[in-house]
Amino acid sequence: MGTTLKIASWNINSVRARTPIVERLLKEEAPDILCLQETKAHNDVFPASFFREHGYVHQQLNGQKMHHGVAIVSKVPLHEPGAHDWQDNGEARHVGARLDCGIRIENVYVPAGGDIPDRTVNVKFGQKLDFVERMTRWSEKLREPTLIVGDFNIAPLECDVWSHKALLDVVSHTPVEVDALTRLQQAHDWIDIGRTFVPAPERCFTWWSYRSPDWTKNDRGRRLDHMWASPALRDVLASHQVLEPCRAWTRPSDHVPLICEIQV
Amino acid sequence: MGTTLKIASWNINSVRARTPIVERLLKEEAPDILCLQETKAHNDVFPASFFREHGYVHQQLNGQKMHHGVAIVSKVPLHEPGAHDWQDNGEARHVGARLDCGIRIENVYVPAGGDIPDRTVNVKFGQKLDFVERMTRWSEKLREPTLIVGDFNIAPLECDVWSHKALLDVVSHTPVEVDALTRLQQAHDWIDIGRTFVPAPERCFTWWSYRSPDWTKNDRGRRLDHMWASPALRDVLASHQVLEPCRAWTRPSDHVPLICEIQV
DNA sequence: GGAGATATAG
DNA sequence: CTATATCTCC
Repeated sequence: MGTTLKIASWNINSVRARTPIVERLLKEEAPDILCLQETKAHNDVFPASFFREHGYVHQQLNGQKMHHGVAIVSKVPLHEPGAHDWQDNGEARHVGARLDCGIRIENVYVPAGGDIPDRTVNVKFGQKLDFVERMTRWSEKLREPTLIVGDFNIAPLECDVWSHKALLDVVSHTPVEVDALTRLQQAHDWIDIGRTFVPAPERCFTWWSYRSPDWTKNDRGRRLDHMWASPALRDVLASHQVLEPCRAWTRPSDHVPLICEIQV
Repeated sequence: MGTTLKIASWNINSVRARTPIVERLLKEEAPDILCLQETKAHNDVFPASFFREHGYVHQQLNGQKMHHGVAIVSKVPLHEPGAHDWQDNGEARHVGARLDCGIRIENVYVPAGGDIPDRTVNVKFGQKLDFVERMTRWSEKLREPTLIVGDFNIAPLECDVWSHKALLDVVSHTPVEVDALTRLQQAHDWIDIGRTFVPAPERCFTWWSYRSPDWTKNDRGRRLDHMWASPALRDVLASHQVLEPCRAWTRPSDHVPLICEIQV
């Protein structure tokens, strides 16, 4: 008889500023593993004891001072931790670990890519595409059953944004980004868990900008956060949720958590 | 038969950040007039309607963008408002007004004076002494019954600080500052209302630094805030309080309010 | 809109 | 320690 492992992923937009809502998620959902992106905290100031007190005694941190930063906190053991710096630029955008069951969890925060979708005038856009390309190279060589989760900062499908037309030239949904993400997906034949449980063209958003106070009314969301699984894990995928209500919590992140369950 | 006028003075250390405790003071003490120092708010962003809704419809503001800033808010009319810029440097450190009874209220925020008590290496210290000197010149010419209140940033008596010895070389209690303040007091024969009701050497502090979290235990306070009256007002001074408990309120100012009552 | 860093002031 | 302003980033 197998057990169910509950895995959450959340771009928290500063873990220190949001311990109240993190605590609420832990109490209400009690995931076994929580993958955080945009922790904005150097490992020295990461609220390790806060998570420890809630039972998340296993922690893999890859933080930096001001920006980015990722972390895995877990009730179950984490082995063979490793953080890739695919672009060798010192940015803390990945951390991974292996679970007892042999599955690897990879937690990634893809660069946002700046405002202008043109690599010639906006180096950040080029760096984003390069980052995805390097993930693709890494992905091709993967041989282990893997779950990769995080903020990919790309909404690939037309139904992954509130208006495909309006966002065709907006960073996160441009064809060149979507192509790059598609190549990444094909490199390991990754299963898009979200769209397995919420088939296109059904509405599915994970992010709403802070800049529109009436985000609920306009619902100008995007699906920027993802959970992907190795093909070998197809049969153990048990459930998937997008916790949209979290966007309305007090002092929210602009992203909401994703949760999936696997049978191990 | 006369009425009693209740006048409060408080260095609030940002009026916007502290509306909760200001509201609490207004509810618990209901002064007729409240003089604020360190409002840290340009007049455009001063919470005028907040005070208006609590009955303080008469307001004289002298604010600036980031630092300093003073204000008088009152339930009773304020006439002939005037703000002195004694040093002609654009700093908002004074505002005054006349009451119906003819008494003038002068609300002042004396410069803190920096860290080093030496005018040759610390211009701010020189500016502080100069400020008090210019107040002295102004004071000499006063002919009207006046109440001057505010944060004078000087603790004149030995018993006005937790340790006279320890603070002899600390800005706020150095002999040169005390001398300057003494000259200011003599220039109009000002009555120190605080020490009229709490005679020296009784303990009387109005400020405790934020920098010691255990301020209650150490009690390293200083009497930096004052209420002074013209000699002509001697017989109308009815009461005086230092509201020490306010230092323990939620998100406190480092200063506590002073309240006095006069029979008019 | 909201976060962190930095600088400045107390 | 506790504020505000400015800047950068998302």
